[in-house]
Amino acid sequence: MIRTHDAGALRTDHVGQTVTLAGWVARRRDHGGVAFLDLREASGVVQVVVRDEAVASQLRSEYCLKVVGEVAARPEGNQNPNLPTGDIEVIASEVEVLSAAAPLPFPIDDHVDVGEEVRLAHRYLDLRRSGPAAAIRLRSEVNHVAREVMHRRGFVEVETPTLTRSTPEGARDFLVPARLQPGSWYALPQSPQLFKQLLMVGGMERYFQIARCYRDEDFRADRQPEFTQLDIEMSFVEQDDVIELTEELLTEVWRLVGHEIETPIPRITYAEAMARYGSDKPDLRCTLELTDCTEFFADTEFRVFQAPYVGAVVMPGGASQPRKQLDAWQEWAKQRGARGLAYLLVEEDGSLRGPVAKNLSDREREGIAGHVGAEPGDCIFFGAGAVKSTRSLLGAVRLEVARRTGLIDESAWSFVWVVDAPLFEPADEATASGDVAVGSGAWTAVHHAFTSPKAECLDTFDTDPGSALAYAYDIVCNGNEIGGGSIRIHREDVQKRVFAVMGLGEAEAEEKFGFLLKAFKYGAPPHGGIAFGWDRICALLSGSDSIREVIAFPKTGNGYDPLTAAPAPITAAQRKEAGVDAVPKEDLRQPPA
RNA sequence: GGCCCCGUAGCGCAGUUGGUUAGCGCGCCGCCCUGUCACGGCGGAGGCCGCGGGUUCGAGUCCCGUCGGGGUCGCCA
Repeated sequence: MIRTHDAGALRTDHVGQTVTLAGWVARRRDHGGVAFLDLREASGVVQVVVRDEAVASQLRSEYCLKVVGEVAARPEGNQNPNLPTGDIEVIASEVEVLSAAAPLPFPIDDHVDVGEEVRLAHRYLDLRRSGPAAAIRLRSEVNHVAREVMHRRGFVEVETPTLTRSTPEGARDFLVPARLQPGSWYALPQSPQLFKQLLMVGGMERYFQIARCYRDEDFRADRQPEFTQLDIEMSFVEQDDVIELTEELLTEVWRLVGHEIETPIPRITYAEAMARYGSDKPDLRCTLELTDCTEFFADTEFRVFQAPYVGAVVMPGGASQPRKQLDAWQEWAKQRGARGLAYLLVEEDGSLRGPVAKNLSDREREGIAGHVGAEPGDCIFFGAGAVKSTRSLLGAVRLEVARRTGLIDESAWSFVWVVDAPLFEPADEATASGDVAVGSGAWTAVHHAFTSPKAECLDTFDTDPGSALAYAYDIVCNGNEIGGGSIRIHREDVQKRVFAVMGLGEAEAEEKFGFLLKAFKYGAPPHGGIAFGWDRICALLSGSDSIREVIAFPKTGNGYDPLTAAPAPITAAQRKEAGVDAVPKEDLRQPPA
């Protein structure tokens, strides 16, 4: 090593020692005669004193230096209590410039805000800053802890292919041309789902992988075209076994940030989550709930409330909002595709104000505040319409109210399991864009096609698909779905019936999932698993708003990498060689039936 | 794909009802400074106001289009 000591580790114990350090010039304070350098490296920062003005005046920000010097106690009164190394300094006897630095595109300074675009274009400089560096290091710790837990519990870490077959799952595939078979293409896996099930058939029994996944969809703050899952699958388990393992894993991981998760983590059913919070990933840091008013307004004269579902959310203190603010709520709701947001303001004397008030009967006016639990001074927001969409609107209202009124404790961690998800949903809801349907039936799988119906639904799931529940579970943290999984179907007859509900004929199922179905013929063990959104978990732990902060080299919203400028055009020669334009004669390599 | 916000010096931003010379802070360059720690002082350089069109006597400012970034809804088994 070029250095003998880590700069950030130097303390008063080292006083008198001659040390060799290597790092970057974080800052230079040149007084002409004596100059102070903050030398920064992975372990931290230490102040270097350079008394040779000829040397000091040549140094610039982010020069990479080797410094030989003696550790000295700082003169009385010159200690810096803000620095772990603030009691000492290194008196330089020799300064060697290992590498000069051009003027920087942005300051490496924690006090300065820098736009994300320029940060990502120079991510190698961004990572020198303490915040981004800490996020990436934390992620490494999270990986380490997870691997420890998994190994302790007897799991086998297995890598699965990233060049694989396109299977009709939910999202669009990224495709890779196969040079040796012009016109044929690999797909990058959207998840290792099918492989991990094959590993169960292969007797691995306990599999995990920190797996890169690829989905060619439009991006969001919490999405990247390539992202990471902690992927787990276990044989001979039931739902509770997966939940128990998850709770141990999350407990250990959250200890990294000094938080002790209370286990068992509470569970609510999907139906209850939707009814009470209008979301399948409720943020329970906020205690506000939706109130079902459908019965209350069953005989209402008010046209708007003559709907399959009427619900309400109370905004504490909301009655004092100015008219402009209330209008803004209408705009807010319209942006979410609602027609508007009905509201009532509860006056201090208990009377009701607002456009809805005059449309209500005396009985309704007298009872509504009590029914929804509103106090004088509160605002009651109403949604009316189809059950699912209205609840989800009110769920969004609930969160927005919580945000605006400070009802969310940002320092809190709230975990909840959402269990008993429906097995199917109507296909028209799932396939609004029309290009992702698996099968052609009226129903499609909520989780995926291999999710097992609950035992009590085994007889009826194909006669009454709408009410069938699945052994599917999501773990939710602060309103984020951070993981989800299911117990899989291992019985051929059940699998066939599920495919039938989805309108997937035998031949079609064979074509799409033939290799998996074939494997299941050879004594497939009962199995189930879970996958965690690893980027999101790391973002939560590091306090980042975006998963981009915990990805070393993330892409922007259009899937563009501002550092390498990928994706990029290819040459005509590459195009020809890759066989991009080749027409496949026929797919000769169908997986054997 | 829809909607919203943003784009002015290397970085972060200001720029009035459209008005002639586009500013501020940081950084950068030069000089000075022997105890600073987001050091300080003096001086200087640095702009196709994202791009293209239009309105106007005149556009950073208004209009249309386009590109880029962010957010949000759709989508994401």
